[in-house]
Amino acid sequence: MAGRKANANSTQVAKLAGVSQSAVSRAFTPGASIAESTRRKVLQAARKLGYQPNAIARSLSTKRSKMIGIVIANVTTNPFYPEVLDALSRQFQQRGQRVMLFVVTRDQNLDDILPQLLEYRVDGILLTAATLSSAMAHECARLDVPVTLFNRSVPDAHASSFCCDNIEGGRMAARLFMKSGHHQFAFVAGSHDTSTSLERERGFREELNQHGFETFIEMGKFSYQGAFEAARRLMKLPKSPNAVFCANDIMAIGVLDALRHAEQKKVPEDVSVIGFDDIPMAAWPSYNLTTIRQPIERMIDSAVNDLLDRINQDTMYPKQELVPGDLVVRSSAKLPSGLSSGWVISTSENRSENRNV
Amino acid sequence: MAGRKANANSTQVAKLAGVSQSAVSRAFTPGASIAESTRRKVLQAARKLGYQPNAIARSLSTKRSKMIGIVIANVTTNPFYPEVLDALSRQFQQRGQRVMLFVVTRDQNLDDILPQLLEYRVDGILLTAATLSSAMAHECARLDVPVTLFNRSVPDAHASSFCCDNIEGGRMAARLFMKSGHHQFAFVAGSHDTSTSLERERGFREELNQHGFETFIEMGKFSYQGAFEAARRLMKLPKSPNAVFCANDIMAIGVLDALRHAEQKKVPEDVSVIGFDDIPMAAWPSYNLTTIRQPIERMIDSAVNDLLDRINQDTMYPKQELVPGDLVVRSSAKLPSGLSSGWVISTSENRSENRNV
DNA sequence: TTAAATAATGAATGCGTATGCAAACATGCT
DNA sequence: AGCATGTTTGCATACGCATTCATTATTTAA
Repeated sequence: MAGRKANANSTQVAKLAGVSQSAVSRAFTPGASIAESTRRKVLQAARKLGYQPNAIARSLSTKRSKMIGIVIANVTTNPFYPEVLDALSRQFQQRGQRVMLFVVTRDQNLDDILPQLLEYRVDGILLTAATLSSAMAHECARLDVPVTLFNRSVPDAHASSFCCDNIEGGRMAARLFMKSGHHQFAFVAGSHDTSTSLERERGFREELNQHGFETFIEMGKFSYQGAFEAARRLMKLPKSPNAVFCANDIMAIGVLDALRHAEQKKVPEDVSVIGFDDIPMAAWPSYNLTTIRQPIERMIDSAVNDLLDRINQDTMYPKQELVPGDLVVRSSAKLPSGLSSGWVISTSENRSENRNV
Repeated sequence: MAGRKANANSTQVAKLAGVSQSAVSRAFTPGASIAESTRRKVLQAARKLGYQPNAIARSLSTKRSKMIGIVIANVTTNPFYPEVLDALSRQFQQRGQRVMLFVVTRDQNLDDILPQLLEYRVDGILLTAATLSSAMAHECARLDVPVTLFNRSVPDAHASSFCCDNIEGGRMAARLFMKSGHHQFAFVAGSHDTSTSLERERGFREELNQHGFETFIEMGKFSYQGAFEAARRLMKLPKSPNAVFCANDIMAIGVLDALRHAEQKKVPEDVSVIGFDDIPMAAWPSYNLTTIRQPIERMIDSAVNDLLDRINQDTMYPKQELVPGDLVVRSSAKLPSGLSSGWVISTSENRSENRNV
């Protein structure tokens, strides 16, 4: 408290401009009832004093902080999430909301984090790569703070959720593998308690099952290194798989590196690999990863719109949205006849095109 | 404003607990003068009402928001920055500060962003991969808001700055190249107006100059793709370089990919490549990048400490710190005799060790 | 047992803004 | 000129908490 210089406040500006404090407030409130001449006087006085409205005081008065709490995990381990954070943050910024950020680890308990957000009376909360306990969901509902999950399915009807269609994504991977004649399948999982990994596994496994195939599972811990080691374990199996689907791209890349550099396998000649996400690296010539693309921009637009709409009470009820992913064909998986690298196959509308990625 | 449920406030808790509002405040203020018995009564009433102190109101009253503004760029284009953001955010979180985040593009003008931070009366500002205009530096100084730059040299004595010793890093790269007998040198720059790129270039070029060598410069735009194309241009030169130093790792990787996949060059047999940062990918077997490591943890610790100390008025003056980097020897650059992959060479103390990275 | 020192309490006020309300003012119309 | 309508304005208050100050309860020392 000591020594901190006070910024000018609206009362001082008012005095200098020869108007009331209310007038100053109105001069800075778009759409407020104030004469243009008065507004100019105020703005001039404000400029002279270097005055800037105090958003903290405004928040207290309006009961709107204009802040969104974003909780995100895996920022350093999966390039997909920096991308998500970047897009989210820009969107909110552009729409007049500030972002209060919490970076957590995947396993960290949000029950300690969310209260810190609620303490600041954020207008809404967006969770990415993090799950919401039922208790916290209720707490947010009680305080009337809308919550939106990105890339996690919803544990509670109080929150919205925006996900890629992971199950269908898993099925697409399975179908591509089968079409190109593979017989030994494996899935490299991220973790055993994350909806993304579980759903991708389920779609993959179910589709294969329907055609009488089994699936090996190995744990890749959602990281390059974890997947690298998982791949080595897979290759030690008596009937080692030649078609490996990974719960995300960064693990697919770990698998690729392990196959090539530690196991002397050729990709896709000896082993085919498919990932999930379509991070920028997937298109690099060193990897050329065949993968399921998450339409990140569209998903983020929907998520941001949903959250802001609920904040403004334009929408009252949470929403669950499943966005279809696209199969991006590159060259880490053997190609079935009739398909070549560069194709993007979009199940939803059942159309495919050569976008030459 | 309509419909938003009010959370309980301290007055309501006070009434339920049969004490004054002051007592409630004190019950939640560590070190305040309050009897243990009273505190318990208050906490119990608070629990019953689901009361949580309002940080916005507290901020208004104490004139401390307990928020740090972080401005960061390049989050999606350079894996180094997600790492920085992760570390920064954790550190501040752990030390009781919330983070208000702004993601910008490298060229974006901060003069529009900083006022938004100041509006919320953040206690301090940390800028990464972004530069501060002199006007803004003065504005922050006027408002007594300390500013710390991370990875940018200081444009103004009002701000602190924490950087890796880029010049010495450039020199180390040059020396390694020369020791292993290279004669044709190139530098892939990030941009022409960023201190990191300019300083790394300067160290590299000066060291080579002292030994009578020239340096080609190509622009890599601080991105994989930009560097990929820069490498192709370099290889078209009449005397194409065989030793390429890049202003950061992600560009070095772009160069590597271009050399191998577009130019049919072998690394390091035909061309040696050195990067800067030591991002996790640099250690991947596909790249095995020789690079200058930025001691990110140490730098961040210093930066965070500096900022918090200045906020608490423990330190009055900004500080400029230059942290030495380490040369991490892997296999993207030809090895001089006596050195093998896995060595880490730390100039500062002039010691080297085999940390087997 | 008292005086002196210390701890705990509540009343009152301030932090900087937004806004409901009533008064003042301007404008158009008859 | 007189009235109705619409626009501006300032006053007063609320937002939720921290903190000063004076007062009262409690402990300690003598």
